[in-house]
Amino acid sequence: MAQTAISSIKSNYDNLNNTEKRIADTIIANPTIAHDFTIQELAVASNVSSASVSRFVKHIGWDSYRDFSVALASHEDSNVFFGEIAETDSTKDIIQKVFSGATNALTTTLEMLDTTTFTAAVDLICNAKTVGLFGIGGSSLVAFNGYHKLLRTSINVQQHPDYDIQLMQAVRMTKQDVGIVISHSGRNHDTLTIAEKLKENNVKTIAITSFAQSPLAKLADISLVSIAEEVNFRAESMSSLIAQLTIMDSLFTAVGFQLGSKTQVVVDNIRNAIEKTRVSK
Amino acid sequence: MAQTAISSIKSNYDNLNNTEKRIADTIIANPTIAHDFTIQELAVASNVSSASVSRFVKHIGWDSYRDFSVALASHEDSNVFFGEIAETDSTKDIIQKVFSGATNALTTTLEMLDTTTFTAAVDLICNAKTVGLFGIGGSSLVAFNGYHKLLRTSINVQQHPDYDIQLMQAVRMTKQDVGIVISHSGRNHDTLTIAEKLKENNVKTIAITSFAQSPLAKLADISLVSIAEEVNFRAESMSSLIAQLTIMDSLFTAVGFQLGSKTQVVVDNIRNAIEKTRVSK
DNA sequence: TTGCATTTTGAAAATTTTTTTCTTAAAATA
DNA sequence: TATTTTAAGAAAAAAATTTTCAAAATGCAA
Repeated sequence: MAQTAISSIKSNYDNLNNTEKRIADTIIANPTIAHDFTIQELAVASNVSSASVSRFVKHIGWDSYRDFSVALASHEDSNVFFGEIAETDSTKDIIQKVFSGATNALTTTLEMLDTTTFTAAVDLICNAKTVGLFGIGGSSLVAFNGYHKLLRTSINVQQHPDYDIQLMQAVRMTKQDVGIVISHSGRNHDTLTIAEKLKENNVKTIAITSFAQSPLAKLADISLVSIAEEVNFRAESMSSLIAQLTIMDSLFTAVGFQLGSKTQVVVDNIRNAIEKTRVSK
Repeated sequence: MAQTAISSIKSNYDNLNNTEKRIADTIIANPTIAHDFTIQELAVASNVSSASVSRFVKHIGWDSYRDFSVALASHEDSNVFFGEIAETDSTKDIIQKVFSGATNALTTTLEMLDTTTFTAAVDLICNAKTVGLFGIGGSSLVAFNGYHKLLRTSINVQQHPDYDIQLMQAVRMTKQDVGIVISHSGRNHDTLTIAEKLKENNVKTIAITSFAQSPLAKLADISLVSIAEEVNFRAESMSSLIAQLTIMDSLFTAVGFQLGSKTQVVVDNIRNAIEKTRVSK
């Protein structure tokens, strides 16, 4: 993915030596400084020479200090208003925080999404005889949304909100099929039961979950991870729901493009059908 | 940083002389250039000397060219990669575009959301005897999500995916109740029928729709508008769905805070119930 | 129109900032 | 212990930015 300044530091952090870590720490501790600071000021703040800073930015993948500091500036602004919602927050503050939480989830998820893994998932779906979508509770929204999207392709797709029916569908699937299993926590008992049934039948499984280390992620052939810092005052994370929906939509869009014109015909037919339900004025 | 780089140019534009206007035009025509360009490159691109550019940035209120170009970068859309998805796009490009589309929808919707209107909606919900959520097709997702959220408050809430049942619920509501009606287009025939029934019974209605001028928005007492530039290859806009979900979540969060501790007890109870469905390992 | 004053703007000089080279010291290896 | 390698700052070089200066253009009054 397009590296951001901060992520370029974090992903290289282990390869940095002490001097470079000092610079990295200074920047991470206060990301806004580096766009205000010249290379010399940053060097002084980090207790190193400006030569080391110059070498540092090149080491982590930028062309020049100027490039780096501009990159740092371009990503800084968006999450200023991010964090726990407090008792004292005004309505406006609450709206702001909910929206930045969602934006943040999207940004972080995108950064962490591995294209190779994603492409493998797309291929799996394109070559499936039938695709089954499984999700319970809040995750059923994501499953339902995926169902809605996949209906517009030429792919056969199954989804039902009811757990018992999902379980039966899972049991009936074969190794030519693909199951997409969604769970925020990745450790919901019922969802795991479905994933295990799929596994038993050698159905290829794609997990969409918020935790890369969850039982579901470990069970699945491919797992796509949504990442969101949770915000106060909610049992399930809305932000990760947003991230998961967007993963699902990317998946559908990529599948649609891979299948090409075959899909476009279906989309057009459906669009016409929907258009008829709308009033003109 | 009250002024953004672009607005500092626009607000000073009339006071600029020809040379400065040439520079201003170059930047406005392509705001991304100035963070890539050195002062000299910008000078060449604008057909002026670098001295003039240096004077220009000071004239419009910045300390140095460096300051200015960083300011330009920080305001610049992180959605450089936004727009129609093309046949030639790689999988990585598609992911990027879908995610930026969603981010963009959130940003724009937040910008346009009027706090006063929003607060009025929150008050309405807090004082309602019962809240009904209505949405069909893709919008039923938003309704269902809202239902999920409101269940965690002490408010009475009704929602059903089936249109006929929604209609019956609408008919039975009274003027002490509030109906939240969701429709992307704001002109779905069935959704409008529900909104009209609500109106007939003097039920207060809140519309969540993508179009401020749609019949639904005009019919409703309060309308909350989600805004998203549509991206190719989809019948319904996923981006506006994301925006609507986030509006709904903001609504729930604000309502939850307004109701205060009464809600927290319900949330805790539900959280415990959910926790029990999870496996420990 | 002419002459004088003011403004504008680029060239060049001065300054500041960044990058590279060079050198020394420390660490690793033989 | 000797040699090689690595690391990091000092200093030099290069690049970028700002200021100064002078020529040209413009405005204004007589």
